[in-house]
Amino acid sequence: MKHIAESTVRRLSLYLRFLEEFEAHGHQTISSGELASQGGTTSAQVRKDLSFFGSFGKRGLGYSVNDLSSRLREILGLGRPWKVVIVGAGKIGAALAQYRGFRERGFRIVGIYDVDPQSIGLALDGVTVRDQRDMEADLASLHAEIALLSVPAEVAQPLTDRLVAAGIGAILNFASTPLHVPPHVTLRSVNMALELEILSYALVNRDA
Amino acid sequence: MKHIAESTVRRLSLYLRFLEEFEAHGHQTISSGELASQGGTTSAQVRKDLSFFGSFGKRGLGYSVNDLSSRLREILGLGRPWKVVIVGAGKIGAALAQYRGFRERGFRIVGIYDVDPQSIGLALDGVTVRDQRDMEADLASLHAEIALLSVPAEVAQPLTDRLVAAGIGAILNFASTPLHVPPHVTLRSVNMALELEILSYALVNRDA
DNA sequence: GTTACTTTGTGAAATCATTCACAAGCACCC
DNA sequence: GGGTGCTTGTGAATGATTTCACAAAGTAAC
Ligand SMILES: NC(=O)c1ccc[n+]([C@@H]2O[C@H](COP(=O)([O-])OP(=O)(O)OC[C@H]3O[C@@H](n4cnc5c(N)ncnc54)[C@H](O)[C@@H]3O)[C@@H](O)[C@H]2O)c1
Ligand SMILES: NC(=O)c1ccc[n+]([C@@H]2O[C@H](COP(=O)([O-])OP(=O)(O)OC[C@H]3O[C@@H](n4cnc5c(N)ncnc54)[C@H](O)[C@@H]3O)[C@@H](O)[C@H]2O)c1
Repeated sequence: MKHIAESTVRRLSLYLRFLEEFEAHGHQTISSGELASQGGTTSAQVRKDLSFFGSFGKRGLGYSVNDLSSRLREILGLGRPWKVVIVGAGKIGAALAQYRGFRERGFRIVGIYDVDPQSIGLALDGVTVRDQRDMEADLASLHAEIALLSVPAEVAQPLTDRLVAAGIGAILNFASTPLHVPPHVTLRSVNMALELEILSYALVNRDA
Repeated sequence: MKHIAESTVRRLSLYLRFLEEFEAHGHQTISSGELASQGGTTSAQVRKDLSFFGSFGKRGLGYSVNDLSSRLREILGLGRPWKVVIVGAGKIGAALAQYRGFRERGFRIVGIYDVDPQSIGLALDGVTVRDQRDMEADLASLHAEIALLSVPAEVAQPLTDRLVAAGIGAILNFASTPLHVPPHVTLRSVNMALELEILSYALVNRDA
């Protein structure tokens, strides 16, 4: 299939969230315009985004909420549960481990690792923090696909290399340092300090 | 000035980080190519990004690390300290409150608010969690410019409205719900579940 | 001062993403 | 069953961003 822009995938993910809300409210169908207004985009954008994957609507009527949400789940790979490990059980790692939003979406935390003896042994939402030395062996048996990396910046790249060597498929990095991974591994970063700097820029250039 | 793309601002922020590392290593000058390789972009991109704001380099030599980093700080509005409040002292809010990376960049946490009596009174990194009912009065006296919103999704919009009414300039939203603000307020969202879904998509479509 | 070499700054070209605009399809009603 | 109204799906147009490519400007060496 043709390459899909990241912005499109991000919006699909948003559409799915709105569809689930609509589903909860008992609505059967939804138009591209309704979907658009929720997500702050346009109806043409919604239709274009969906058109990359097929034709899911009925002209004159809109989309079946149920059908479209299950198609989107399929497209996004949310049909199956994903196994996730957290590396670094510090403040942000602990918050992530206890975040219910991940589990609800089918992301199951199957392992948490740290070096600090103070953290090792702690149970976070039913998962016990283990020594980072056990990480490779666990990954070999668990076959986790995704890692959340929440360790200090200095050790982020070495740990990334270990995760890659252990066969991880994707990494979500929270450390404020850019990481390098081979092309078969998907990497994304959440950089909160950078988000604040973008806000700072906007505040300073408000009327420019 | 012409409108600057968000992607450009994001990269400027990254360049600044690399420049600071270079500075720490005692380097005097840096070329667009070196800056690019750190940030995973191209030298032409670096030069184009900078060219929107002026000519900061010397042909044949590159950029003065010191000059460029102070120019970038100025452009990004990092010359002054920013006053930040955190709304919601739960797991993620507490992690944010204790994160050193913000303070290092000039973002000073001047207030933390919650409803839960269990949280109110707690000191997080020297700042005491206060009752959310005090928020408006505090904002009027503190003049904080930025709010970090880390409350449950259900109350995110009402709290946003209160922050906007109290004169906040920018909001960084961590709740997984889209928020609406008037045009003079800058809003950005960090949506971690959505980031994971993008990874999920990538894993499923690896060889597509 | 001249030559050889490096790197910037920037129009022009290419690529990528969004918006427009409308024919085609379907529901509903009489 | 034909007409009316609504909404999709999609090429074409527009707009935005990135990449190219090169003249201009600087350094350094002799
Ligand atoms: N706290 C925040 O709000 C926040 C915000 C943005 C970014 N971050 C980034 O997230 C990362 C973690 O931040 P934090 O605030 O949770 O810090 P933290 O110090 O609370 O947690 C880091 C954890 O990593 C563990 N660790 C260190 N080396 C390790 C190793 N080799 N293997 C396994 N675990 C190891 C530490 O023992 C510690 O528990 C940092 O890179 C930080 O820049 C944090
Ligand atoms: N924990 C995570 O890793 C994580 C990840 C992504 C997104 N989020 C989002 O961040 C938000 C907070 O998550 P959390 O895990 O910290 O939850 P949490 O329940 O630990 O924290 C929420 C806090 O908000 C407070 N609160 C509720 N109503 C309030 C009000 N009206 N005024 C002030 N404070 C109020 C609660 O008392 C609580 O302390 C949620 O929207 C969640 O979806 C969390």
